[in-house]
Amino acid sequence: MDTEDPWLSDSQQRTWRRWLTVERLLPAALARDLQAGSGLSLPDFEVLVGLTESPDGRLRVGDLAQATGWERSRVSHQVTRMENRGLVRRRGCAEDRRGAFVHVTDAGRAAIEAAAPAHARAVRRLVFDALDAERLEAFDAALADISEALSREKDPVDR
Amino acid sequence: MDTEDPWLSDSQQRTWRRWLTVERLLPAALARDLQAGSGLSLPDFEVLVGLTESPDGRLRVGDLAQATGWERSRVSHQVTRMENRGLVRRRGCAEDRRGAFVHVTDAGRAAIEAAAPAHARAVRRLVFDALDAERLEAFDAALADISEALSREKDPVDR
DNA sequence: AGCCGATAGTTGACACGTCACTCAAAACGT
DNA sequence: ACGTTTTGAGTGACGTGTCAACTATCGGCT
Repeated sequence: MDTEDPWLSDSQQRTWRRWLTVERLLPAALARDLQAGSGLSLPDFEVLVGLTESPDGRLRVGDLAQATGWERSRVSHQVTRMENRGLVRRRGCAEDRRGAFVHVTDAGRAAIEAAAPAHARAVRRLVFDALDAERLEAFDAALADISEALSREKDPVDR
Repeated sequence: MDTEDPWLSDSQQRTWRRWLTVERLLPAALARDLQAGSGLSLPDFEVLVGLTESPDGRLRVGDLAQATGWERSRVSHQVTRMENRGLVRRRGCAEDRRGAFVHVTDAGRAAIEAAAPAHARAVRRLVFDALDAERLEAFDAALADISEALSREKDPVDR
């Protein structure tokens, strides 16, 4: 539409800086909390959520990538690190011999069960308790709008 | 307050997942865009913004940390990498011989001037164009609320 | 002057993430 | 059945970020 006006308006700039601040501090605060309480990192936590939500406590690498929204390569690296700490274990797949299952171990299950309540409390404290009902609804809607815009990015929707 | 109810409600969970998605995809999309258009990374861009907004085109490492909200150590690493690519240059400080100035080079200035318009357009496209006026205002207010909650985190405000 | 704690900055180790590449197995077309 | 293409996953290199340890200087105190 407009290729002119190269930068943002003052008010847009304020909002954008706020976004940058929150995007920097919120994950950092949650990570500190989680790490201090349970020794898990946020990526550790996400992987364990994915695995424990699966009925068998195991997922193919690709499905774990799906569940987390990560690239398979990232999953592979993360699983390697977690395997070294005994949180998960790799097992080959019989039906598709290229494939691999990632299993949550007892230690992994114990770790996430110990970590989850405090993590949820932290999320509530920093986000949900900070917003009143109306603002929360608008915040959610805004995130949905931005998601929408993002998904139009690589799609050939209508053009 | 409440140590019960360990996890989030369904609607909170939906919102939280939306947040995680946006937090993952939005910076990634902007980074791709910026990288493709100018060869700069988002951290490169932030550093160059800080330096070029300063009258002399230079800042002490600590002030640059202030401007970006980063740790000094992170600034140091980032500056080292950028120095290797000729975007900035380190210079000792006469008054405080412990100190160091980071100067933007001509190449750095050229790079950010080339990159800024497209980057701003990307931010507008993905964020500001995606939100109508009302929602934008609420979004901004929500970010302010969360910021507030975050800043209470390490403060001994009233307790 | 001489000591001492605070401050500015760097460094190294390690976790995290992406990209391009590789390899093996599966799926497919003929 | 055969060769080709596609897919599942792992790897190495490198940029990014944090934390703890280190060096050098500053500033204040006696």
